[in-house]
Amino acid sequence: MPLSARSYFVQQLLRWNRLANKRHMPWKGEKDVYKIWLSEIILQQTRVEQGLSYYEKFINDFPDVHALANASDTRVMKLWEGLGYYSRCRNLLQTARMVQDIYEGHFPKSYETLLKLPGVGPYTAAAISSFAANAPYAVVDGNVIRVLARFFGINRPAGDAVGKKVFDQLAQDILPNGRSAVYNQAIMDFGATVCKPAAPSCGTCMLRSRCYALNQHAVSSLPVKRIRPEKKDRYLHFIYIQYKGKVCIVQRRQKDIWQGLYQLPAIETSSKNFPAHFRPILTSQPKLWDDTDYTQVLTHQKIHARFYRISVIKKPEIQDGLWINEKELNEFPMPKVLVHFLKNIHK
DNA sequence: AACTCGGGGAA
DNA sequence: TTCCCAGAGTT
Repeated sequence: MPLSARSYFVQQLLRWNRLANKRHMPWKGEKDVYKIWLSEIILQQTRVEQGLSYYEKFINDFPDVHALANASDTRVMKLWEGLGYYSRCRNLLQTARMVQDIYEGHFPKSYETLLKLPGVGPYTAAAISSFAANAPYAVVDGNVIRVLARFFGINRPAGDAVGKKVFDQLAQDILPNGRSAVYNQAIMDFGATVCKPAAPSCGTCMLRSRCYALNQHAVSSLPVKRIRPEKKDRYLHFIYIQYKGKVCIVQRRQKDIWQGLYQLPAIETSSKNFPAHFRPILTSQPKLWDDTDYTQVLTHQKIHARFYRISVIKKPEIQDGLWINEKELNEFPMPKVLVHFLKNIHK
């Protein structure tokens, strides 16, 4: 009886993993659920190379869930600064405190329990439960979608509900019995190092003989990509307000980008024009700091930032304003664009 | 179902 | 520039 495509896929993938997978990462083979969870949260929508140093910092500063749960919001957010998607960090802290209070410090390992934790969705619950307990749940991340779409010829976007179900079902169907931990790791390593988004190594791929995309010349068209909404331009004007050697910062609380981070007081305009006034923050007019236009491109927005300065004799009333010493500025977590600005002016 | 949430590296 | 990354939460 001929080997089915699915059996061939799993067999060859595991063979590749055994013979040719050279990828090693500090959390690979880790059995401490806390550390597995930490690595998975950090790596959501984040490249391994980018998350690596953050993982090391977190493990070093917070070696167990208690250390993390008892740390201050600002300290944890400061450590997360620059990694982006800050709701991950807020949920990280919330989960650590939940685990300490509700589970007495014992991190859950079961898929269903993990799913209830804030910041843990289907992918992360499958990853943690399989890595920590070899539970039979297939991970479906960007790597898996790409590998399955190409090898099996899934000509359907994974973004919508139907597509998601198709990929979930297929991934779960082919998950080899009793080897979910090794297999889940293997398919993601394979996607990251062989079946890459651009310029995959098809020439030497151990699955090439039965790969749909390679044989149908569809490698570059699979997986089917979703259309991205247009980026919106936003114009932010930050003011460096000095009063008696102190400077004012505010925390972003609104439901918007960078929630929870700190920044210099700012006003937003709808065009790149110089704002007519800086009310309600200031009644007098600050001066432009320099001609530098700091831009930062996010997934859905393009941020245009300008910086202004003013030194005041009378302390202005600024909503939720924190007046701190200039040397303390680097103790507060801030958006990257402000970190860049502050680094520039202090040298 | 569609939108929103960062930042960086590579093509 | 554009794409995509060990996705999840909200509307």
